[in-house]
Amino acid sequence: MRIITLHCDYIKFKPLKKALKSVEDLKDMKEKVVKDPLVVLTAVEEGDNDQTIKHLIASIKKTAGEVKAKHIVLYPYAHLSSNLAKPDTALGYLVEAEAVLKKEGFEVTRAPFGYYKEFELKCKGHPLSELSREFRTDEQKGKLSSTPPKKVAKESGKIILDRRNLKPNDHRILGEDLGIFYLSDDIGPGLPLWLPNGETIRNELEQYMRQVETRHGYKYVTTPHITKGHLYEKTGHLPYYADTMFSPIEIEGINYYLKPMNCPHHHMIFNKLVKSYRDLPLRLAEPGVVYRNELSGVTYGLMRVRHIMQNDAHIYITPDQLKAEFVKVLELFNEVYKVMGIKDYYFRLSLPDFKGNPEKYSGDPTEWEFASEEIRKAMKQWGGKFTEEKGEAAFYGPKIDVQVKNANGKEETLATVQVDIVVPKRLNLVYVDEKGEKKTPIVIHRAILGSYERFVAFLLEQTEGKLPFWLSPIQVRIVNFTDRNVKAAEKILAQIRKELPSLRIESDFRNTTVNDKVRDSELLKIPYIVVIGDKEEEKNTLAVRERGSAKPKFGVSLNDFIKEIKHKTEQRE
RNA sequence: GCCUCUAUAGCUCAAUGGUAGAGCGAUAGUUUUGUAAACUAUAGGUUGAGGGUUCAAUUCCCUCUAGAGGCUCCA
Repeated sequence: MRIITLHCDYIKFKPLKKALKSVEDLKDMKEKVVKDPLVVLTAVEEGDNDQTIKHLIASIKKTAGEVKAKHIVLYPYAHLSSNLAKPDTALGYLVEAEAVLKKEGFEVTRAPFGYYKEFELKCKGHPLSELSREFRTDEQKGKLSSTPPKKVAKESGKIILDRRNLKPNDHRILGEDLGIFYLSDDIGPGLPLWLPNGETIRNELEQYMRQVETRHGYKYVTTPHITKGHLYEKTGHLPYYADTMFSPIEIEGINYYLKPMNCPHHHMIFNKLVKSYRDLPLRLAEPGVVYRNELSGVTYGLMRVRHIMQNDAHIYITPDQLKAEFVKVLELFNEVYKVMGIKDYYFRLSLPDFKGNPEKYSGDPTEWEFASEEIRKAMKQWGGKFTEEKGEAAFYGPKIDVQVKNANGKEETLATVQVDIVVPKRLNLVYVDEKGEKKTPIVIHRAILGSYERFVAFLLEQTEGKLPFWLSPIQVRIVNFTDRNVKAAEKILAQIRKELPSLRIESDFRNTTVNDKVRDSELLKIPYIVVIGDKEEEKNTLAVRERGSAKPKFGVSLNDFIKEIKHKTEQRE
């Protein structure tokens, strides 16, 4: 049931004509006037029951008491709902409500049900004079949350990759063949499941970033996935982001949203941690999970998803620190991308287009100019190549985007560094400067890897699945030559595991040819295949095949092999 | 989300308005192999879901779901 209560000076209404054939004829078609009423516009909905009426009466009593109204006008108003109860049911409940309210000592007028009526009222206009309420039974609440707007097939089909249109290095093909991720019809579009091999890669990347970022002075934090809606109203994100945010979840009468970005959370942490300019720069980092309602037509593989784990960080600085800190971020890009072996990318300086589309950007244009200029200077000091693009800035500031191409040659933004000159002010973020004055910090939002989803997708496509040793889900496979050699191979496996406990090594002792086992390992892009045969048993050595090489190295000593692996792990090769 | 296309075995693909096939993979047996595919046999399917037309639908039509390309948007 939905209602609107209006505390009025008066209401006049007059039935004109039946709206429903089934209602009884009215004896009295005269105009009625009620003075100082509490008018309750009501719409009885499908599924309303006695519980709903109890809520209705309690709510009317409360409001009437607060505004000191003695006369209640129950006015059927079907337009409040698109899911109305049947007329008989609705009328029955209204009559019941009328009777109960009369018993409670109110004067009650019930406007005729099922008639077109002319009406005129004058609302008093004080804060409590206009209220709307919605009463839902538990059952209706359940329906709201569990009934999707579209019918879902009873049994979900499987998801089929149409490989004919895909390049062999497309991450969706590699993702399936190498066991990286899986899209289940039962989970939903844009919501990939990371399989063990994929999670291994993602976690290696995360651990690496934690290590590097900690060395660069970042502090790691963790923030919740759902948050009260009013935070996004305060930050001003809501109007810009409403389309990409999922519908709110109601908890104890308050709307909570799945967070579409981590910034506001980090800003709250800033508030807790920062008092003085001496506390700056503050660099907060988080592998933060955000949820964005990407249109179903644009999600694909791991590139474009609705559950996004960002390699996120926010750097809080004074205006003086902007350029230097920006250069540091650019240097961090160099360091990380070198380790990843990424070469095919370019930086794009995304600036506002104040002439073409000024309403897209909020805040003070001179601050925009300052921020844009500082970034440009930072880019020049850093010395790398970049292009400039007007109209690509975020609503809160200019930014740098790292642009790459996917397997199809389509451009994607891999990572980003954004300067925020708007939101800190809105959220009243302050620090005290050298002169004891309160100042607003500037925030650099940055994601070096962008999101883990897209980064892994991109890495797979760039490397054709031949990931560097340290990122390979399976790093070494040990293969027996014949059944005779299983024991010796197991012994060597145990020795390697003892020396290198975190090495991802596994065995393939199937009863098939060496050629067959080598082929399978090569198809899985495993960096090292170690074969143990009679010769190896005799000489106590290994036959080591590096991924993709034409011939194995025979006679490698276990020690040398372990040394090589250790070196590669430490150097992240 | 919109426009176009697609959905057949775990994977890659055939076929048909009248009982659905192959290769690879899987399983079992044989084989004991020197660096990208040993041999034989067996199992595996309500042809994405729901509805319609028809004596009969996997095939024709509609709806839905998912995927692909494009648009738009984005990390």
